[in-house]
Amino acid sequence: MNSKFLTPYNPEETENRIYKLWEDSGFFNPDNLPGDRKKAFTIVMPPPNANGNLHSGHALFIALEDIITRFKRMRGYKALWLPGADHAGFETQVVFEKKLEKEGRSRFGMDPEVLYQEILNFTLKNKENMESQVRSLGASCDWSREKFTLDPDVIKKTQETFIKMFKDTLVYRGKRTINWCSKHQTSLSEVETESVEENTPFYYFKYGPFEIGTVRPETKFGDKYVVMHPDDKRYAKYSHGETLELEWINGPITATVIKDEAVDMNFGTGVMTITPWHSQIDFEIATRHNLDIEQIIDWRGKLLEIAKEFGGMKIKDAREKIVEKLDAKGLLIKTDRDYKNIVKRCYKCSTIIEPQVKDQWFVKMEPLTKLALDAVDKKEVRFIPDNYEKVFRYWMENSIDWNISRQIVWGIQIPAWFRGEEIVASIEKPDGEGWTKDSDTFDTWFSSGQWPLFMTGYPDGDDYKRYYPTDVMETGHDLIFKWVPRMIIFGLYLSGKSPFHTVYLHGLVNDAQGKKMSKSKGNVVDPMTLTSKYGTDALRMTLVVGNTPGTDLSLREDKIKGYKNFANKLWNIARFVLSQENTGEPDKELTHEFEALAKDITLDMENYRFHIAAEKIYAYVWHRFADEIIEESKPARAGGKIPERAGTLYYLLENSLKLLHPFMPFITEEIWGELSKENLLMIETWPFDSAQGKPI
RNA sequence: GCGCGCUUAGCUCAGUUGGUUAGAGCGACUGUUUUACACACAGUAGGCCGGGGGUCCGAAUCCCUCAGCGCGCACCA
Repeated sequence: MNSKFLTPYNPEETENRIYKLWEDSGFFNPDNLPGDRKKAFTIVMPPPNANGNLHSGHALFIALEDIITRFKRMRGYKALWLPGADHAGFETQVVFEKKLEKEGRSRFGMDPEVLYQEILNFTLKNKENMESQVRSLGASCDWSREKFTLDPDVIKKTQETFIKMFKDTLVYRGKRTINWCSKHQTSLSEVETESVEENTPFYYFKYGPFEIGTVRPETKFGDKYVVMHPDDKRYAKYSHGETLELEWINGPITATVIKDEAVDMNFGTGVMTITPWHSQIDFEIATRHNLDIEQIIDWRGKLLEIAKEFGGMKIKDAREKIVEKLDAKGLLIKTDRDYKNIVKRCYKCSTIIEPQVKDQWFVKMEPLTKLALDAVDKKEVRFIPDNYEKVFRYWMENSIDWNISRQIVWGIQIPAWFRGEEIVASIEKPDGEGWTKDSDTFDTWFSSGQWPLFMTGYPDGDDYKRYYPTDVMETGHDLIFKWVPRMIIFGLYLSGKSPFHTVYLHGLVNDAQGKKMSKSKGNVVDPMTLTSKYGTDALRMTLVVGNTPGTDLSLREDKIKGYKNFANKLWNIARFVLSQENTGEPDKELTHEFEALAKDITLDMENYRFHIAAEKIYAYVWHRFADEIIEESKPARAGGKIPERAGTLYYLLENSLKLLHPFMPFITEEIWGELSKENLLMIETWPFDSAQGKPI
């Protein structure tokens, strides 16, 4: 017996060595796996952002996806887990801008190409760091197939999809209301904003004969339309199109009465003025009635010339002063300070989103969401846990056209050209003179949405034929809107097939108190610290046992400690068994008992109940195998059965290692190596074959 | 406002399709230096399964309702 068994299990010493053994074996690549493997099983890894360290959420998904992959590999599938790295467009640009800020620099004014190159260098460096962390978590993914979301073929294919969609009239250029972040100087999609309820003063002003209410007096300079519901009896004497002279912020103006059903008669006074450039609903009303649309606030969030003396002021500073002026003019009627409204903010910097009207590219969602809903109806895609199907449907049924243009350099360029009113979608410059290239880049989710296709070499790669559609998409439930729907849509649109049949959604990893981890709260736990302290196997068990899909997890250090102890328990079981000579046939009763367990666990695994499977094998190994079977076998005990039991103990150890391997790959492989086996444990045969309904 | 989820032992959580005395880990308590392991072992205590109502032979599990907590979505100016 190896002398290393005389000391407690040492994960740090073991893990790198074992990982290298696996990687050098080539078996992460299913094409190298032994035996006649007919069926493929494929998982696409959600590519971690290459802009920093892995967090606990990454550790969780790597554990889960590795468990699935290792299980399927042992079950005889061509198991393929496709790793990637995400350039993470806007997110990385935000991280990089913070870095620039610290260095006293700013992206504004920088040459776009220089800026791009700098972010690229930054990202590639972080990519290596990220990859080494994924390895240290034991991921048995096929690195030979790794992709980066800015690989040349990914860029090209993304642009080709855009061109195809342009031809199919599924993308269009439109002047519409968009979410504008005045700090980051870019538009954002709905999922990149967050709405928070806030207490904002609600002002009532005298507007000619009317009383209007608003939370945004600073937008009111250009307001020359007063809108009410056509059925509102209070205002029946005013007719649509009628004009009125009235005194407003900067002097007398002419206002026009507009009747529109969008107005809620029961809210406020039932009358409002509109600012079409800076409000979605106002823009819609203005469009319906063909009204003037004028910009009041500039792209930096400051008031324009139209505000006269307030021009150049920031919204925050201007608001109160404008109210003061209106009050001085006797136009302020009252202020409701208890009013609560919803304020949209940039999800990265919390800057209040300023709705602006801008020419942008949009994806027409309705025909595409229909494809996705059909696929769900036909059960071509299912969700675990299944209540997410409802959430998914809700989003699909209510999604509005998707703004895919971003005014940042860090991303894939939109292949579009403009000349006057002409618009051409093309990677190359169109023939003729006077073309201007679109300077915008794609929303990251536009390319990430095609990730399962790109990872398998769509449209004509070998892997596309062999491994697409993939099987499971395992990701966080926070991506149910951002990512999952886009992948299903693009998969159906481009390949005619859903990119996967199962969506497994894991919960968030929170701190020990169940609070969300965040840098500002200072409660972030670095998974790398935990693995070096307790071992990767212990961390993986902690993240998996008792953690039901879709439910958030409180990461507690005492739990990890418990599984570190378990690793050591297993270590000592091995030590004990290895100290015996392997003689005698396995005991019939005990092997049957084990087979029943293996069957049970196999069913749990196949039905994605990893939280139960892990707990069962844990309980068996410790409390049945060690506490009872081994104890009873000891010669010192009355009726101790060594050495007749030795064969049984070897049988149970070997097969327990197999069942445990997906969960605790390092220590099981390490012990396996001491059993003088020909193969690596990672390619051993799983000890139960559910297809044949019997142990093998 | 709409939707989803949660509420089970001191703490963190399991409990697959309703079926015998409700489970785990940690913690607490009492013992044990028994040569695989003190990162251990043997054992003990602790729960009207959030409240109320219903269906059923039978409910932690299904239905209704109330309360508290968490999360998501939301163009009422």
